[in-house]
Amino acid sequence: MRWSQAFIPTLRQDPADADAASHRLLVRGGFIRQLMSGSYSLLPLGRRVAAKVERIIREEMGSIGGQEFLLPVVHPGEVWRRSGRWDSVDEIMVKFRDRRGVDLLLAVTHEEIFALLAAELSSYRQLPQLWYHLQTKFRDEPRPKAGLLRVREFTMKDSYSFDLDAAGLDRQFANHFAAYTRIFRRTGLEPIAVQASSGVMGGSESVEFMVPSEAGEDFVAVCRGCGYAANLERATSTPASVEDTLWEGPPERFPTPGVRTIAALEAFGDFAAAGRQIKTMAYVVDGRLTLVLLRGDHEVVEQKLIDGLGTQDIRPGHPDEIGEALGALPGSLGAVGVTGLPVIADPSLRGRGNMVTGANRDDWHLRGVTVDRDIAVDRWLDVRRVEPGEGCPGCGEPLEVFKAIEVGHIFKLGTKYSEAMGARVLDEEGRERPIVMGSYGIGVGRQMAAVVEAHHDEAGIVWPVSVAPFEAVVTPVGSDDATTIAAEGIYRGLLERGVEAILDDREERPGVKFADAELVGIPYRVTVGPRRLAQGEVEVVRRRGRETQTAPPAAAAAVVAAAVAAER
RNA sequence: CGGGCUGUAGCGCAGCUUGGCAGCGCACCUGCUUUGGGAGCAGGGGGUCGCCGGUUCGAAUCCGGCCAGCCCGACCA
Repeated sequence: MRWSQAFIPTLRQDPADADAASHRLLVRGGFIRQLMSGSYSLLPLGRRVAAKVERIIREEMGSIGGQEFLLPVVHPGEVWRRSGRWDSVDEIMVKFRDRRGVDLLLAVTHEEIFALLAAELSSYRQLPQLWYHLQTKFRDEPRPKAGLLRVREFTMKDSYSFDLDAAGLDRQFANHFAAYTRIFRRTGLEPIAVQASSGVMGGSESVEFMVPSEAGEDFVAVCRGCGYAANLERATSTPASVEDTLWEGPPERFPTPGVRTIAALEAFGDFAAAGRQIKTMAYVVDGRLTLVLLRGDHEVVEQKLIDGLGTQDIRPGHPDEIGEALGALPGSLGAVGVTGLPVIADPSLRGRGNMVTGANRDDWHLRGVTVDRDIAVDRWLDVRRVEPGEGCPGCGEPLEVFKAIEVGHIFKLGTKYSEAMGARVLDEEGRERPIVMGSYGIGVGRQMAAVVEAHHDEAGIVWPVSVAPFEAVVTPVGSDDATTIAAEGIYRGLLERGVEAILDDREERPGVKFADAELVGIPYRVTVGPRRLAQGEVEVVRRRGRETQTAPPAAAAAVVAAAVAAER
């Protein structure tokens, strides 16, 4: 490829709407352009990177027995009605009708259709199967952001495993874990595997691959001691305990005019320290007002409520419905004496005494509350957000909490979709059994962005050779015949050696060419200039670290080819 | 959905308060010079000022409505 004829629209300035490093650099480097919120066109450079990521994914899926499919991106609504997801994933799904008035949708994922195809399996002898494809998904996310990190339209590698039993699923799950680890390592990422919430998909084991990054959207808790790692949506810990002072007798009401927050209540004295308050939150769960209690200095994780209660239908209560049920507004709520409403309490409240909570009367609170005696807890459920420094549930060491990008997710589906779609086989004894499924996803674009987040510097992207749009650039500086001939020769030599090379034959000043090569992030650059050429040398510069070596023009291609081969 | 902000040339922005020829830098085209880290000089092309409506002799500017995008939160397979 000759740079002068390539469409590589680099920008000198950062785009105004880009914040994350990957967003900024992928736009500036001419890899992507935004079409609308959450939708990006891949330009030639971006497509080349994506193709390399996809090739690595295909190789590793092949290594664990994956067979590649390509399923449609427009599905009939009827199929999604059979799984129940026509309604349950309503919000992010784009639905429309064809000319005959048939309900259609843009695929947000492909469990249903793969399961439908799996209905053609009929014998345990045909199992296990591992099917996958790389296909567009469209999810009408409420808030796309950060370039390719969170988009509405994206390419995903999703694979689905089909087994007779849980043991088979375990093997496929382990195979995916290993394959994903190799995929990420080959693309220059070092993710941490964390326990995750299964979300609405259902299923038991769920592991996310997380790359630590400030641009991430998830928080994970990790223990350096024993290796415990979990998404904050699921992580547990042992919080610092609070010493209760003695209080005899029943709870006592005391006036707290204008007090609506934990912080304001703390001003009343040590007995009302945040850790000695009971925070009372009112949620509407499956249409029913439900109280959720935590320690005053703890935060609720709604995903834990969703997982623990087994429903997705959860929202904070509106002030009017709360007032009607409890006689007070948020800020003065409490569960003492409440009957008729489900009360869920975090285990950190177990056995606590002499606590402070709302009196269900505006401007009044209660003190001297003994949880076990005064509150009718229907269910103890860990709903508390883990905070940095709290004890690891495994070994007690302090937990670290950091932001991360979810680059992959694997989980065990079970039989939900096989049952809905009639994917059953006969086992050895001739009994009909639903196929046990697993589901495994990697976002191609998000992985590209994650690589950039992990590999860039002030000048631009520093692609690992494995996914770089080009492996080497030949940069002639000067337009004299000797320079041009030498540069062309090295360029041809690279191509002959199988190196993906681009010749920067533009009539630009050296500074422009160097800056573009570094912005775009090409791992190796051969600089050919009259000055060094007169001494019988050209320069080979490695993008990472800008390490420079010299070589005779005749040897340069071989030097680069060897270096590139070592890093592929 | 709540809060904040922004829409003016391909990109980055000024102009808007106080209505009166639509500007600047980069990029682009032509010529000359220059050539190892984003060149200089000269000339030139490029605009539904997000859209619709209103006020006004006159609207990028004032008023109303709408649309789009970004950030924080909520939400998120």
